[in-house]
Amino acid sequence: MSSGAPRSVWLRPERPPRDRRLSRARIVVVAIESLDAEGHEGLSMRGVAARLDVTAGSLYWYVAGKDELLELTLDEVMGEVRADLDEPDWRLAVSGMARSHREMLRRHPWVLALLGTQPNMGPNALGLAEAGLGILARAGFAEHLLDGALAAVNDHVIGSVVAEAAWRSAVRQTDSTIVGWQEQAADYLREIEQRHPLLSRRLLAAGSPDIDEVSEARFAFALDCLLDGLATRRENPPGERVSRSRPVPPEES
Amino acid sequence: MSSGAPRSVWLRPERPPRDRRLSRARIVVVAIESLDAEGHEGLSMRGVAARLDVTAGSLYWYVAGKDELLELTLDEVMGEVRADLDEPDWRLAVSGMARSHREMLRRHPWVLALLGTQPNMGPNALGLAEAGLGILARAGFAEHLLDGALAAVNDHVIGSVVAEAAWRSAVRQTDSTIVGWQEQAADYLREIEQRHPLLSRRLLAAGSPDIDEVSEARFAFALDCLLDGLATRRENPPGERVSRSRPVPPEES
DNA sequence: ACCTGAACACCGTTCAAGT
DNA sequence: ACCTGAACACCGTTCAAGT
Repeated sequence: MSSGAPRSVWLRPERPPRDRRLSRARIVVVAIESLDAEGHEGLSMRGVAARLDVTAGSLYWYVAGKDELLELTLDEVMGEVRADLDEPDWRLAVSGMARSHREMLRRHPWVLALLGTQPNMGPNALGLAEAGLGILARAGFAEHLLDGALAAVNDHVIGSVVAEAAWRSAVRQTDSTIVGWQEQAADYLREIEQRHPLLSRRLLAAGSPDIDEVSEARFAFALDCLLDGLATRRENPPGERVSRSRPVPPEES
Repeated sequence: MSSGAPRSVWLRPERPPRDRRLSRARIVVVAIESLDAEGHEGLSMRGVAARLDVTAGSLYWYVAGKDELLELTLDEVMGEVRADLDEPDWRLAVSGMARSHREMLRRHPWVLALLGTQPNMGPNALGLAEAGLGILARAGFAEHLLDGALAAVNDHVIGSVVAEAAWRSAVRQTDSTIVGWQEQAADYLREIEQRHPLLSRRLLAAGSPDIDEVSEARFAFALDCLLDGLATRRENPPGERVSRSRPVPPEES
């Protein structure tokens, strides 16, 4: 009776469901968690694999490579952007979409480094584009202006968040290095004051520059300018009662 | 006479100037060459060193690390942007600066991946900001609107080039993979056509989409909208004869 | 079908050692 | 002062081998 007797089932740990250890969806979720936590430079296939208790090679069964994984994460976060097609006030509808887009980019700053590099034709990106075009069509823009108007709004969102992120990383860097470099920093600031009077005057006028606040104000200011410019290019009379009128279907060309 | 006699000086190759093999400036120039040729992912310290006939460790005598090198390249290309402070028509002055900025980014697409990540407080960046503020001040904008107006223009430039680069990399990818995937691509396009009517209608309307042309048109359209919106927020009367009037000095607050 | 483990070629960075 | 050469820890990716 030394051995051989089948041990009780309950003592033998159930082995993991076998099929469900990994999936493309789980990999993407974990990759986004890692990107949010460690930034764009901090993402590694090995790191993602470790978070999933798996070796790096396994990921390549579900994903062609790191670039494809990044492409998937990009479209995944694009799915977080909301657009309200039922908002009757077209300026509210457009700026609502823009704000949601901006907030997504601020939640996931690593997306900025991907935007110019990675192609972006995933289902969520296409859906968002369709929604944006729909809002503008209902707003009364001519068909041939739809893409241009949407691009104008999207470009402003992206550009503004890029500027905000750059500013943030600039102060992060100066704050960390300024300790031992007070002398050099002082010289640098003196030089700026002399050779860049307007710039330094604006910097001083800002007082305690709360990045969140200033960025928000700039975003709203430029968006208002842009929407004013777009409004004059609509086909519908600007005096119309938007909230009462029925939605205007886009004309067939 | 086997040996020992001092060989002629002329046979002994002059050893390299000893001090001048490397310099921060040379490293930056070579790094930009490499970035232009191989893109952002293609840059490596070892590669830059090899182009300079030097081992990788040598670079660290002149530069703290890869991040600092990228920061230097960023400001270097910022020096390529022109701004004409003497242009009397403020819209021409602003759009001229914006166009020069845009062309720089199109020449060096790798900058886009840096913009949100790397801080940007180099002398060229500061000088350009000062010039932009100067143009807007002469244009008659109130002091407290200067940064917002400049940011609005810059953000549009950056956002538009990001979108253009993303589009370009999307077609590059589809063109290379579409060969064996005609079936899948067809399915995907059919799906788009059904679920994204506006989008597919706009894609078809574009016909042969020359990216250069469309991007240029979109850039100009949005810039015009933005400048219209900014124009109504100037303090000077819009009916003024800009080309004849003397420049208006910015008011002291 | 799915995952491991080891290997390959390549990184950024450090640092003693040379000149 | 400036550069080398070797080392360290870390990558993305591949692939035979296991189950």
